[in-house]
Order: sequence, then C-alpha cells, then structure tokens
Amino acid sequence: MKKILDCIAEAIKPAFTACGYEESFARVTLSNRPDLCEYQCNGAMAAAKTYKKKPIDIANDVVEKLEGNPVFAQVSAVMPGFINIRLSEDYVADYMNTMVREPKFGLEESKNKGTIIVDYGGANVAKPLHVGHLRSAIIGESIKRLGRFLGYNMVGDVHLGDWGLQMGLIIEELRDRQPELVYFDENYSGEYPDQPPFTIGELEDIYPAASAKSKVDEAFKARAQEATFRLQNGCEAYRAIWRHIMNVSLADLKKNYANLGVTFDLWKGESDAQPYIPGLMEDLEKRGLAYESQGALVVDIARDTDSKELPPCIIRKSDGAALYATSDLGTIIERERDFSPSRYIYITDKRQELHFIQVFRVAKKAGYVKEDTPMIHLMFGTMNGKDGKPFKTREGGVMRLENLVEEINDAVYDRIMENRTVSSEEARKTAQIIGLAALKYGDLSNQASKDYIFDIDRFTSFEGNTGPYILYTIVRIKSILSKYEENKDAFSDGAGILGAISAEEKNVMLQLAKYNEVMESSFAETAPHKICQFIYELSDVFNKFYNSTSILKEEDKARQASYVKLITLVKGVLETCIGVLGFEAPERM
RNA sequence: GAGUCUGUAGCUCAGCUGGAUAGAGCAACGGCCUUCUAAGCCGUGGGUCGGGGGUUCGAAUCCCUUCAGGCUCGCCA
Repeated sequence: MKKILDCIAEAIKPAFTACGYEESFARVTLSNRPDLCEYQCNGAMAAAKTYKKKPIDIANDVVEKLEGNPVFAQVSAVMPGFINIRLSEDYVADYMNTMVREPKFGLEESKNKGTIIVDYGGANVAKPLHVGHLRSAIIGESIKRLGRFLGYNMVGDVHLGDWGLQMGLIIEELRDRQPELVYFDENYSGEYPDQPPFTIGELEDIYPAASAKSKVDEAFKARAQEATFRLQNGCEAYRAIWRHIMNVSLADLKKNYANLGVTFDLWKGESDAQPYIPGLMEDLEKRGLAYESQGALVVDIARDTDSKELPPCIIRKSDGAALYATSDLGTIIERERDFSPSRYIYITDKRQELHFIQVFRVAKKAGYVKEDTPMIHLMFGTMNGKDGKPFKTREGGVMRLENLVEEINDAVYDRIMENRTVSSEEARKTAQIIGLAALKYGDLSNQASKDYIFDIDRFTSFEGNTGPYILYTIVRIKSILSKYEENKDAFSDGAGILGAISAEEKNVMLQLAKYNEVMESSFAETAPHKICQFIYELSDVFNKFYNSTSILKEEDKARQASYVKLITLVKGVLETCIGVLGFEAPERM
C-alpha cells in the first residue's frame, strides 16, 4: 500500500495544479510542530521563487481548494507559508484497516528482487568470538532479515578468517605439545585419522598460547610462517590438521552464533577463495591492469576525483604470497559465478574502509562486478567502555562474547526474580530472551558508523529507550489480548478500527502509519537504528494510550473491539520489527 | 603531514537531502498502583547544537575557516 505521506501528497496535488502550480511542490512531510499539526507541506515557500509570489498567497490559494476534502480534518495556511494539515479520524482509521488487511501490514515488496550478498560475522577460526565480533553479527543479521522481509534474496556469508598465519601458529604449537602425532612424521604415508587431536577447549587454549609465543620467540614465529606456507601449498598432513581445526571450531562458532540468533546461509571462508587467486593474478597482469611495483604486484585505483591520492591495491606481496585484498577479490569472483548478485553489502569495522575502497575499485575496474552494481561497505565504529576506550573486561582483558551474554542474562534474571513470582526455570528462559534483546537493541539503536559506549549497567537497567522496554510493551498487549479472549463470549466482534476518539489513540494510529516508510528507508540507507527509533516511539505512544484508556472496561462493545484490533496491529508491527532486528518477545516478563 | 569521521543537556544518544519554539532516555526533584504487568505514566529543572565567518526569507543541518578527539595512510587481516 502507498505510504501515508504519498497519500496525502496525492490528495493535495490537484489543489496545486488547479491553482496553476507544479504538482511537484505538493510534497508532504511529517510535522515538526505536533502542537500545530500532524503533517505539513512547505511547497508554497519553495514555489514562491518560481512564481514570484508571496509564499503565504500560494499557501492560501492551495488551502482554499482543499476545503471540504474528507481526507482532512484541518488544513490551514500559516505565515510565512506553511500549509498545516490534520487528517480526519475516519481517513486514518481507513488506513489502519487497510494495514490490518494487507500482507506484511501493507509493506510493498521490492519490485526487482535480486540476490544481495551480505558479508558479515568475520569470525576467525580457532579464535573465540569476542565483543569485537558482536557488532558485525548483530548489524549484519538485521540487514539480512530486513532485506529478506522486503523480498530480496539475501545471502548471508560469514566469511571466515580460516587461511592466515593463525593456522601455522596452531600447527606449530600442536607440534610442540604433541610431537608424536602422525601429522609431524615426515615418513608417514598412510591415511590421517578422522578424529581431531584436540577438543574445542584445548584449541582455544592453543591459539592464544601460540600467539603469545610468536611475539617473543622469533624461531617459533618463523616456523609458523613456514607451516602456513606449506599448508597453503598443499601439504597433506597440514591440510589434515587444518580440516580438524575447521571442524572443531566451526561447530563451536555455529553454536555461539546460534545463541545470538545469528545464522548464515554460507559458511565460506578465505580458503574458498584460494582456487581463484592464480587465475585472478594472471588475468589482471595479462590485461595490463596490474603491474610490478617495488617487487609487489599492484593495481592502481586512484581517480581524478579523489581528494587524496589513494595507494594502489596490492594483489601479490613481493614474496609471492597473496593477501587480504586478493582473497576478497577471489571471493567476489566466486560470488559472481554462483549468485551474480545485484548488490554487495559488507559489514566490518570502519578501520577497513580503505581496504574496501581498493577492493571495490579493482573489482569494477577489472569488470568482475558490473559498474552499476552497488557495493556497500557498512562500517561500524568501535565498541568502547564507559571510559571511552575500547571495551575490555574489568581485568583489562578481551571479553569473550559468551561471557558477556552470560553477564547480561544474569543481571536480567536477578531483575525478574526480584519483581515477579515465576519459577526460576521460566525466569532463566525469559532472562535469555530479554538479555538478547537488551544486547541487540543497545547496539542497533545507535547509528552503526559511530563509535558507541557499551555500558553494561545501562543496558541491564531496562528503563527508557531499551530493548526490554519494547518487549515490555508487547507483553502488556499480549496480556490484554489474552484476557479479552478469555471473556470473548461477552463481547461483540465489531466491524473494524473506528475513528479515534482521543488524542492518545490517534497518535498510535499516526505512528503506525509510518511503518512502511520506515522499513523501506531503513533498508535503503542500511540503517537499522531507524527501526529502533520507530518502535521506541510506537511503544511510547502505545503506553500513553494504555495509561489513558481502559480497554477491558470499555462498555461500548464496538469501540472495545476497535481498540482490540488497534492494539493487535501495534503488537503485530512491533513483533515484525523486532523480528527483523533479530530478537523476540517472551509471553510474560 | 595528508585524508576521513566525530563534536548537540551532567551522562548516553536522536534530529543533519535547510523550515516554525533543537528532541528522547538516564541521572536529580515532585506526583500516579485495592483498577488491562509501575520494566509503566504525568510533571519540574537542565542546551549560545565545539568556536568564528558566510550563503538566505530561514542554518544543528549547506560552504569556508579554526579548535579538540578518533581512525586510516602499499606488502597484517
């Protein structure tokens, strides 16, 4: 269905043209003075220049033509030339009833449903997830869900870091710990074992130990680099270890992501790009796009329009090895082959901005990706602690994701137990649901590209603009609805949503009417925080309505049925939105 | 040094494709639960939108300049 702003614009266009003004001036926006009106049109002021007339005269002309129009309750011209608009109660109620009837509450699916690759997560194999991975996972998941809801074929790829030096480090640390393993026997020629020589717990211990060792032990570091090189060049024994690392680590990663409600369609990694790399280098070199510079193979990406000369993209190091950009380009070639996406969205830390500028430009310059295919780098800022510095544990170490989640869940659990008398088992379950909402909403409600302060105390306090506030609103509605259902025999069904009879009720409707616009622009701008803002405002107007109007005590049964339909719509929209954001509401809290 | 992002209430953040009196939440203070979940609602106080210029009918928003901070700047990912 049409957006409410467009509907209003349609309604006033004839008035503009009837007076001889371009209909493009009939643009309507939300009012920024809710005390004066609901919507406004500033077209008269814009048109003043074109027609060399006073804005207020134009506004008066238009307003005159709109008198008696059933869409409006009030239209007035105000100095210097604002056209202030209030919608009629019936018109708004009609809009609500249409929302109720239409699938997805009237959200129109995108017409060109292409495939969109969302590259997020970015976990490294064999390294535990830490808070640094949180933002990519949470933001990416919401973008993927939102796009899918809008009708795109969204393909989420975790794009694992599974091919770098950390593999060599693990192999060498494993050799030091268990030199007797067959993988390290140069003369061994049989099959390698199916069972991994380590558990996930051991693996998580091996990597940090190896990493620390490599910083103080030059010989060890050299061995790790050698092992990495041999792995990448097909050493069977090391490939066998690599597969074990992958299997053990992947199972753990999947579990951890699942706990966050994050799922991927593809579990590809840098290793999957390797087969494309030799051909990629050859192609770029043969076509003269890449050339040797200081021993490395590079592609120029600078453009005249740049405000600063950008360094070329390095495709091959002087020692012959491929690197990050190469592997991302290889991945692009594979994605083009498998999906020919209509759009790419990468979600990473903003420190990688230059890297993606380089990769995108090479991909376009070489024609691997069509010139008009959008390649978006949605970059996010650093998650800082209360001191404004990158988030750490109280002890100053890196906070593991699962510990963070646990900490939040515990805080929520305490909160539930102090307030309500539910079984501790139910409280545990509910705490998980609420905790996840607190965590995700806390992140998503901020503009992604900015750094943000991650304050556990604030997130677990659950007042004001927080995930739990949204959930609480939904739970309140559920509670009313279930009580209404219990006594349904006594109530009439009514016709539909009636025109509002209070300001609180109308405000709920007007807020609901923004829904399709918000969803669309949120995706177009890859800005989930707009959805957060929308549902916060919706919850806010609902709670005001809730406080002003007793629904179950309403004696006019048609009116009551209308209320019930309205709050059912509120619940539906809220649940849809939080579903897109990646969390859900409990039955009680 | 160059590029880039950020600077809005004590704190955390919206608003930025120009519109009327700059909004929330937290914190502070004062009200509202025998009545649909008080994780809520109502009210009070709190801001020269970092500073300075400019563009115009009109600027937190656009341009210039300046200050402060973050990040990046060819062989890490």
